[in-house]
Amino acid sequence: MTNVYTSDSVVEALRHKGLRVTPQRVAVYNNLLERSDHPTVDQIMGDLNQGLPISSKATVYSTLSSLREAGLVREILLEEGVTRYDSNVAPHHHFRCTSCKCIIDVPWNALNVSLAASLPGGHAVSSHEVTVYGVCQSCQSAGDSGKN
Amino acid sequence: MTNVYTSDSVVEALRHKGLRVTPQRVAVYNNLLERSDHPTVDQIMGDLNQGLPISSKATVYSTLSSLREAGLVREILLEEGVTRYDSNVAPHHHFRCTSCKCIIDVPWNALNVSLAASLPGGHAVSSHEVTVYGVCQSCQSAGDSGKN
DNA sequence: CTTTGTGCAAACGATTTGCAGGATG
DNA sequence: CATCCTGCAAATCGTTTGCACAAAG
Repeated sequence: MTNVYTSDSVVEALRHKGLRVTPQRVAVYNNLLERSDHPTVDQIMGDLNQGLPISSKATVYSTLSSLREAGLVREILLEEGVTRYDSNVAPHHHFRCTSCKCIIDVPWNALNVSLAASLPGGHAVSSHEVTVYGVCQSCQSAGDSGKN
Repeated sequence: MTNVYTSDSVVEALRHKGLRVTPQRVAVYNNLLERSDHPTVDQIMGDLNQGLPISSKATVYSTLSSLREAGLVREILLEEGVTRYDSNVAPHHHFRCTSCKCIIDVPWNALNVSLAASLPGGHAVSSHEVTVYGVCQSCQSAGDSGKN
């Protein structure tokens, strides 16, 4: 799988954030950068340890936690019981397919939200995010069986 | 706490949805209707069993699950590890205070989202929901200490 | 009386934690 | 070489499940 993110840039990003560079961290972050879905810890684990084991699950958790604190990664909570991770930390929205349950990034400028500086009740607004629900392209062409 | 929801209307709602009317269900649903925060199962439990025990935790879970299937209640996932419940099933947005972590309902018409029938990629849109982040009124006046 | 709900305790599954040995800067 | 990370297993914690008894229609 060719990708635009070289290990070098990953190493640099980690170092830049003051994180120690370890093979596990590089592998996890790199994996997250390569994929556009929003994997769970188990999916990442499965990916990393296909051949020889690269990392334990506890380490993946701790790595993701470090990456999150460093602002390289964010958590996505759209489904009960599991936390998903996203290496796209730029502001964007999410589309959730009600059929196959996949989560797709929606570019920030694809939606236009009018938001006053404060809401009724006087709550000060600092940011926002839209979750859009519907049926994704693949499910539509697949005829809707819930598989994609 | 005076409230506009009489037990009668709760009973009626349950019956209307074809759910058997039990004291536990009435208590749980009623509790959810009375409060405007978005409680977790533990909070509901604590509320119900202040005096004499009304319901076991397993029953609260099963009740909430029935209420959700009946469309009387919805789940809210905005925080890791816990599911919150909302008796407001009409479309609305949510405000999340980054200081005290409270969740406040935002009326549907307080925000204006321009949404095409389909997104880039051809995904068909059926609904959407905005999560707004910021500092709530009480935290602002409290001077920001994280308490409210 | 038949069906469905409740309570309790055990089972689960995702995430965290403690600690000894190993790698990083 | 001091510090931080990794791996493993045990510990947590929210949620689910199995089953016997009780309540609802």
